[in-house]
Amino acid sequence: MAGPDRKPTIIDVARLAGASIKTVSRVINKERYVSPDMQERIEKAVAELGYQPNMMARSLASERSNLIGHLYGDAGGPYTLEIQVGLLNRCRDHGYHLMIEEIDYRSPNVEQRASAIVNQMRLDGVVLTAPVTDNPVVLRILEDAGVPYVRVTPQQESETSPSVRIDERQAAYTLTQHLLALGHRRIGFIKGKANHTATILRYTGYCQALTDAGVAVDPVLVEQGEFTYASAVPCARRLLDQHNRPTAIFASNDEMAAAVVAEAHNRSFSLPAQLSVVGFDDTPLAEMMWPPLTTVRQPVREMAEAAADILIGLLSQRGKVDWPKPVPHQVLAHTILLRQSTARPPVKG
Amino acid sequence: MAGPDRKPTIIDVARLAGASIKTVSRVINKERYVSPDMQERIEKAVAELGYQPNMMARSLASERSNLIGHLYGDAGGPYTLEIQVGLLNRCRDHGYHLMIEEIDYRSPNVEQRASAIVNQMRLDGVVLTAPVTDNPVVLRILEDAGVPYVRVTPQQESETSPSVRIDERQAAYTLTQHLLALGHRRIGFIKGKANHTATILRYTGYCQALTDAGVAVDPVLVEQGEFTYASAVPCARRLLDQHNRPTAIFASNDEMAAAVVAEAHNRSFSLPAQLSVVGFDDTPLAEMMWPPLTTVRQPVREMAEAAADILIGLLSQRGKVDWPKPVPHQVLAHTILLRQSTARPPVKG
DNA sequence: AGGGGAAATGACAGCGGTGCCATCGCCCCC
DNA sequence: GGGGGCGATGGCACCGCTGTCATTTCCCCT
Repeated sequence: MAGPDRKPTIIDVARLAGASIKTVSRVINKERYVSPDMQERIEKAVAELGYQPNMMARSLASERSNLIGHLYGDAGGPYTLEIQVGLLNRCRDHGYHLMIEEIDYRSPNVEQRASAIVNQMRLDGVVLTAPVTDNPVVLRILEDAGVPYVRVTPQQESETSPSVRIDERQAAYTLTQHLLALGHRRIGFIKGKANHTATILRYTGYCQALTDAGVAVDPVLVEQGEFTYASAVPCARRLLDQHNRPTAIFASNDEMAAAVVAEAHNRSFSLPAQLSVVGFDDTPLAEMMWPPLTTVRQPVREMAEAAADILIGLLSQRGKVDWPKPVPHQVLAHTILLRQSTARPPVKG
Repeated sequence: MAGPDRKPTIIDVARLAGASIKTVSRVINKERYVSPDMQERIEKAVAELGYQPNMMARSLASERSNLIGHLYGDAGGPYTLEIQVGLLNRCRDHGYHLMIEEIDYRSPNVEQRASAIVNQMRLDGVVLTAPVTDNPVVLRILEDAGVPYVRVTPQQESETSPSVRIDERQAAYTLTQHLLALGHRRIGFIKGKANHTATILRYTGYCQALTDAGVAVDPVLVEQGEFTYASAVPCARRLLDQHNRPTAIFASNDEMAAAVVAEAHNRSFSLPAQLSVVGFDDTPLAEMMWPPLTTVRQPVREMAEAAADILIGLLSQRGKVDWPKPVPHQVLAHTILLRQSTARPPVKG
């Protein structure tokens, strides 16, 4: 068996099938106007040669890369992974590939880096998650490049790009209400990282629930964390050290809630009898810790899938409309998960 | 301001700098043989136009995609994410981009899918993690395509591809020794998912440590889990239900250890006094649970970085040698982390 | 019978770079 | 003084595919 050993190209297929390159191209791209007979011959040739179209060549000629980028800031935790799984699910089904890029949003050359990613790779579309979602530099670059993008959990909805989110404020509100309903009045709060959208929204929900219930927001009960376990340890300590300490603590995510729980265990509190704790996100951790954590589940994967769907939908009608107006903004449903980390407050002694 | 509004190409740069396309190409690629004067002119033109080379065109012409793929099987947990962070760190520094693809290794069309990923995208190199690491179909496809790949934690080292791992067997051995040294004799074990390499190695280490200490491996104390919390709950239950129950349990990963801990809490055991528990991997969970878990830390991120380094090193000398012989196999150091989930067994009553 | 249009196919020029080879000036050295 | 070698530059084919337009055939309608 002699013959060329290199990968077969569209030319080889055309030759074998006795068709023109262009017609083969049509079959590959499932375009119309190919007779059943011809189609079959070409498909047979493709199979026989094991032909696989070269994406690079395809992209170059068609100006479509079939690449979707996921830009994110902090690699942190299960969240990012869930997002990726969701995106991947959709990409797979629609012939797109996922390219992931971390952007150090604090670095002075975000601009250069973001631009390089978007422009060099010729990404067809981009999904943004926190905290890049709200980075004006990145957004501008995307706008300038004319690359469609979808933002997951944006600070505020924009008229130029779609978004997907849950109502975080409402979720925090409800969760706080739950604590209030149990009878808690002194409810501690640990905030998340300063520049994240979620931080603000969750805190707002907490405040509003208190206010609506006629309970004043006591600044002594509010601590500033950074969404990490370590950052929350001192917060928990300070809260529990108080003479008139809170009977419940709302941590802005599960990880920080775990720190509170650990600190409570350290002091041999029995949970939830002596202290109620709630988190946010329903990370795997939440049900693996003891006691299982009351928290709110964000359908992260579904959000990513929704984002991908929007993006892919957009891309498929490229050239017709730039954006459907108004651009879609999806709000997905969250779920409050009542587990065993919350209970009525201890009776005053 | 008239002028073309589309993205500048190498031609525009050449024109502006008064050089040939080829010379611009040389500057972009940092090749030798360009005079300082010329170099400066071209760099200025590049800056002025905001020129960004088109990766697609570049790849097509040079047969190098600058793309590294990460193929994995189960999206599970922090492990995958850490791997990605490690890979990303290196890719960023060396001008590569990371493309992630999940492969459903159980599906009948793994072959087709893997082949599509590798061949269509023209990946320059690939990093494999469990359980794809040992999938013969995928390995063959990579070999056939002549794409260099590095395997993270392979079942066994191969002569055709480099690998990176820790000595899992040894780690499990040492961890078991730790329990033995504390005085435990009845040590339960929960195995991981059947087709993962780690499952076998960890179990082997456990068995060997017992045997070396003159303790027989009791099949009644060995349960089959799947690396998930849920899968380990019934295992934990069965182990703790036994009349002569184990005084310590070795779970093949932290998540399953968390299940054991939860089940113990459920029965109001005090830990570690009544039951010692150890895990494996040192996921974030390990130090967030209560009591903090004794486990072994795999330097996952570093492993990924090492894998990327090997791969990139290889790629940079493409065309010279196919593989350095013998191919590198790195074994990174693990760390046994003694935390508060282990203690001497309770004194017999 | 002739005109019009849809279906089916092909020819060919790029897309934006890189690889290979040719060219040119210049210095070194016998 | 002429051959040899190296630094510096440019010309051009080509990577593998798609977009555009032309062409051919065939069928329907007036």
